[in-house]
Amino acid sequence: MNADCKLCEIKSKAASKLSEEEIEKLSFSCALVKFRKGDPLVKQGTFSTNVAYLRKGLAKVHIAGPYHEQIVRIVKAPVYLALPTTFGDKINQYSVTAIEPSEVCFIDIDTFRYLLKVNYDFSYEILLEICRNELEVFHRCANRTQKQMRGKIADVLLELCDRIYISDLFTVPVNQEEIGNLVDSSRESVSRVMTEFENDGIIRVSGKKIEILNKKSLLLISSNG
Amino acid sequence: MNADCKLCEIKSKAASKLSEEEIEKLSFSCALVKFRKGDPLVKQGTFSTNVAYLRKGLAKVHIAGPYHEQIVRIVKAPVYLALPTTFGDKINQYSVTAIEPSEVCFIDIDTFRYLLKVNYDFSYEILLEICRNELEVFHRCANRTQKQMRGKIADVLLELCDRIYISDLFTVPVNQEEIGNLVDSSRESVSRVMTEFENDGIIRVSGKKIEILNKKSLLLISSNG
DNA sequence: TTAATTTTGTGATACATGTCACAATTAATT
DNA sequence: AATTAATTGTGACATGTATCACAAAATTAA
Repeated sequence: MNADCKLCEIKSKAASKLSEEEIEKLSFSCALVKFRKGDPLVKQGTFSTNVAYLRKGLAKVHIAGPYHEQIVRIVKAPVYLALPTTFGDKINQYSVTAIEPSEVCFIDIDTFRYLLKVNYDFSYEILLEICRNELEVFHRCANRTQKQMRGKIADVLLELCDRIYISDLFTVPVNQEEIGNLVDSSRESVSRVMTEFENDGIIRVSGKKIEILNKKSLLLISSNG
Repeated sequence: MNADCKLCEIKSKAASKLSEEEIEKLSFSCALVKFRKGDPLVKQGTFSTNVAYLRKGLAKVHIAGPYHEQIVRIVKAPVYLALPTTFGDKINQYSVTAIEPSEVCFIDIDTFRYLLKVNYDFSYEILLEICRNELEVFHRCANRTQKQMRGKIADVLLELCDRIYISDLFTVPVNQEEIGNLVDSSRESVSRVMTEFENDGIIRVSGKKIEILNKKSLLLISSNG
């Protein structure tokens, strides 16, 4: 299915810099695909021939580490996926998997390159997006290695609350094993910390639904533990 | 001191795409500064007004984590430093410090932007460099969190041997505390693993000089431990 | 609804690595 | 050369978290 980018209301900040003519070009080489939870959007180790733009939905970026799977981060639309590998290695260096129903625009890489070439504002925005990502990975990595369980879980909860769902009440889109992969710990430890938080009245849990009851405590735990 | 980029023999791959006229422009807004070991090249938290290009030398990229200092990686000239923060946040998100005598070209950011704008090949090379860095951080982070001490130290030794000095005999440019920061562990643990390696005849140590005696063992330890 | 599968909770135990303490070296400075 | 400072080596001990094992829930499939 070809997308009609001109009418698209979820254009990236970069794409909004394109002229009408350029948008037209984009439309021709852009395919919109819908995915269900669990579907792979980008697969580590495969050849990357398209730029992927997550238009709607939620996805996890993960990488096969030397031992276990590591979830690098959870990304929320709208965002470009796997730009660095698309340009760099050609072979995808990590995977992206939908964790909620999602829509991805696959853009032909040659068209994308053409747009980078002819429109500086576009390419500069792309550059900025890549830079921002890199910085985020830096900080995320420092956090991941220095904090301990309670602090890391607090971070995850705060992120889901503040950045992903923008609400104190939400349904966790991954299971505890995956949270473990996200914070580099075992499933069991995640479970233990969660019950601890619940007993302390910091969160209310019912199934996958979580309500943040005491955000202040979480912030404290995040920075002290 | 102004640099004469035209005659410079250590141009970046990106800069080699510039026309003679563009190189001239670069020359005008490029200052070459020499540093000694220990000198800060880029300082986290300060305002970034220049693109920094490490022309000669060796430096550590480090970031103040929530608890301790974390050395993200060791970079070897020629390489651009801190590109993502220069474009992104304006405020440097990490520090870079010389660990050997180094030379840095500070390039005015407006000139750099101008070059990005007028020369697509140049900007594409810069884009590629940023992408490569991001991917490296990904892998590095996965390694850092999943392997244990012996494996991580083996990695550091192999990296110094294969990527930095390209020789089995070299002088470690940092102390054990810093190696600890590089692999997320304590100084004492680094020391213990090093003596263990020495006792096992894998390396020979005399002061800061290290000779790799059994690279095969190191590779094995790197992937299994 | 029942059966099968996945996810979660929790105790017992093991272990890698951090921390503290202090001695031994090595390097830098006067 | 003599002092001072920085770095390294090593033991004893504490501790956070992984791992194993299994039961309880919850979800999905038949």
